[in-house]
Amino acid sequence: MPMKIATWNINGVKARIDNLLHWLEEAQPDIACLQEIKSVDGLFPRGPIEALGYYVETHGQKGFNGVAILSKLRFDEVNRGLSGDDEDAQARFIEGVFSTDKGALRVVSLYLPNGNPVDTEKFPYKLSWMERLERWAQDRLALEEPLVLAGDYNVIPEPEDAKNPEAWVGDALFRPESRAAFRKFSHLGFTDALRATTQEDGIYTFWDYQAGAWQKNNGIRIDHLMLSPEAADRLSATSVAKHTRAWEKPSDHVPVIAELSLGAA
DNA sequence: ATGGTAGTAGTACTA
Repeated sequence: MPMKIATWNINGVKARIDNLLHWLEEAQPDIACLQEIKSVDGLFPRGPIEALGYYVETHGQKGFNGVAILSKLRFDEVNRGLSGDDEDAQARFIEGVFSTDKGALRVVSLYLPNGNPVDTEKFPYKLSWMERLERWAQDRLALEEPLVLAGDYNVIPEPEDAKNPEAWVGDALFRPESRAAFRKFSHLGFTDALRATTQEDGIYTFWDYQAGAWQKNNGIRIDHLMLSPEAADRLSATSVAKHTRAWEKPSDHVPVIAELSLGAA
């Protein structure tokens, strides 16, 4: 049975716990990467998630940001925080290492900075964070292991990844600098899991709460699973759990799932 | 339509 690895920006784990539990039972991901948990580690509602058979590792902070990895596989190793800037206190990165029947598997849950407004320090912070991630990823590629960089990248890679691309011109999610930085992962050898399995347009992972964006299908694709060559070799399928956006009290993002031909150790 | 909606934590902030 393939291993299901998912990413979902849940926009507040406390407000979303019922939806999260429902989706875990329904989708049965082996590893689920969460972003925007908006919780400190001590207040993360781990009990009901552990009751479903998941190990839980979090990297949270008060009020906003925060990432987590839920896994049916035991964690061999956990690393919190992205290297390259000791002054950066924002909780946006957690890495888990697991044992599979094919050896080590590394999975990162990342929440890339939004970067708006672009005329503030937020935009250079986004670009420098992307450079740090690229340096980190380049180091990891030398291991020649299956590695999945899963998360909310806050980048619309191509015009085809937005219902109304013209509305995003100038936005930090669609600025040429952001898109170029995202392309560097492809140049390094990473594969966009969704694009590797479909050329279909109109696949989105985020619809704003405002202005009836969901009802108008005014979405964008900004949640991505980027696969190292060793992970891409084993990619068998991807899917987007679009139906969760229509649930009561939805996140503004939906889960994206990649299936890899890997088994438990 | 320089608004609109939502989460966290308890009044701005982030997106």
